[in-house]
Amino acid sequence: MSVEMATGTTQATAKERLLAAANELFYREGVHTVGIDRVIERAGVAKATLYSTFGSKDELIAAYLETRHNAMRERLRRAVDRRRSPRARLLAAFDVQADLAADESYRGCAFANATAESHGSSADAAVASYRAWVRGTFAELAADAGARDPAALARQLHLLWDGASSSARMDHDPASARAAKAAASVLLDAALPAQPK
Amino acid sequence: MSVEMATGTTQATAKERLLAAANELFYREGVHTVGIDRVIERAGVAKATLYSTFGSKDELIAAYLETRHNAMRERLRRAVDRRRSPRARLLAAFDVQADLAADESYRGCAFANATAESHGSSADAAVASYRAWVRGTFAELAADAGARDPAALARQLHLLWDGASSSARMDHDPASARAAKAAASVLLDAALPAQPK
DNA sequence: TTGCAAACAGACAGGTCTGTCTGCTACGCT
DNA sequence: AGCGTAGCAGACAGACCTGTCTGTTTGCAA
Repeated sequence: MSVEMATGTTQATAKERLLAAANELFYREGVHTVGIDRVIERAGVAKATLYSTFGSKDELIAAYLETRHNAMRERLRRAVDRRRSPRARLLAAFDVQADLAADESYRGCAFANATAESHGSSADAAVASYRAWVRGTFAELAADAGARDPAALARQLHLLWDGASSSARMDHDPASARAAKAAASVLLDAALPAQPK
Repeated sequence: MSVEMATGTTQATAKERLLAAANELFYREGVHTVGIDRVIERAGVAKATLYSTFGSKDELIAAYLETRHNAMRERLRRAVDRRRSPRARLLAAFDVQADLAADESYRGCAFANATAESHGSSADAAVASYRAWVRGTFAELAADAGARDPAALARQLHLLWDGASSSARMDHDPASARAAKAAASVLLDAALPAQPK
């Protein structure tokens, strides 16, 4: 059974349709605000099917976050691969964010929103895993770029990453991501050994 | 009728007790998760009193956010006043955040959490007002410090401010605020005219 | 003392939420 | 052909939520 998202075919399984519906509704309106009935109606799936597939709403939320994690990993990986210089690869994440924030349907970080809504659910593991991946990715790229303290630089870039999504959501201003890239660039100037830009 | 928070006296009015209860419960568990019944039970107030005082839960939430706005304004004002150099005054906000995040009851930015939970409520005005105040305060302090582009610097510091609260909440790590201050310091080095530290 | 306003206690209505359960349908495999 | 599994449709239970309404109590002031 494939867990991949529906790729436009009408032959998507119930699980795929549920995840697609959850992705749209949960992200747009919040995991707490959207009820099960809305999800199954949009997915065209019976309620019993949802519960036999996922067990509970909580686990559907966790699965929704996992699909977003995978999508973001894929997206960032492609953006990084497209760039050659270590410095540009470090900044690629902010270009991705700028792309996402440019869309008017952007609602910030799905993980930040989910944890703000639900307290101590099974989504916590998905959130921790996602954040560890973001941090680790920044740290790897920082090490590749020859940063003196890759962990410290990764932490600072992660702060800007979080701030950009939060700020873009609350201010409805896609320019936040560009400002974050500019700030990140300044941090790189200070943290990387001198080299031609 | 005073809108100030209860100052330890047992003679607090119903409105004050409601705001104190809302402040504790809404911040700790979320404005959507906590029901009216919990608030009035904790405040020791009748339900009818809440509705005659605030009109609706939505307006109680807005009032709760306003009290937090006032508390933060007071707190930041004191921290800024305690410092002399323009540079230290610009960084004072991050010291305040570090103080707050050190407490284990810290749950991040109340405004970010509230907007993640409730969609298009009357809280939006309170959030917009708060964010404009934060941005404006950074911009003033940046101008006082002689920044070449105070608005741009304020935007970058605001990003770090948002990132620190979001990150500290999700990672349960108070060190985020210290890292934010370190990053802010680097940004100041680049944005302020050279001067002795 | 009488009157009034504020606040308390709690029942109630109407709606929504998650999760379970009972039938029914339809397709694939043997 | 027949069987089994996956899935659809929808009723239902039990809990919780907001907001209203009816009384009762308390304290102050004239």
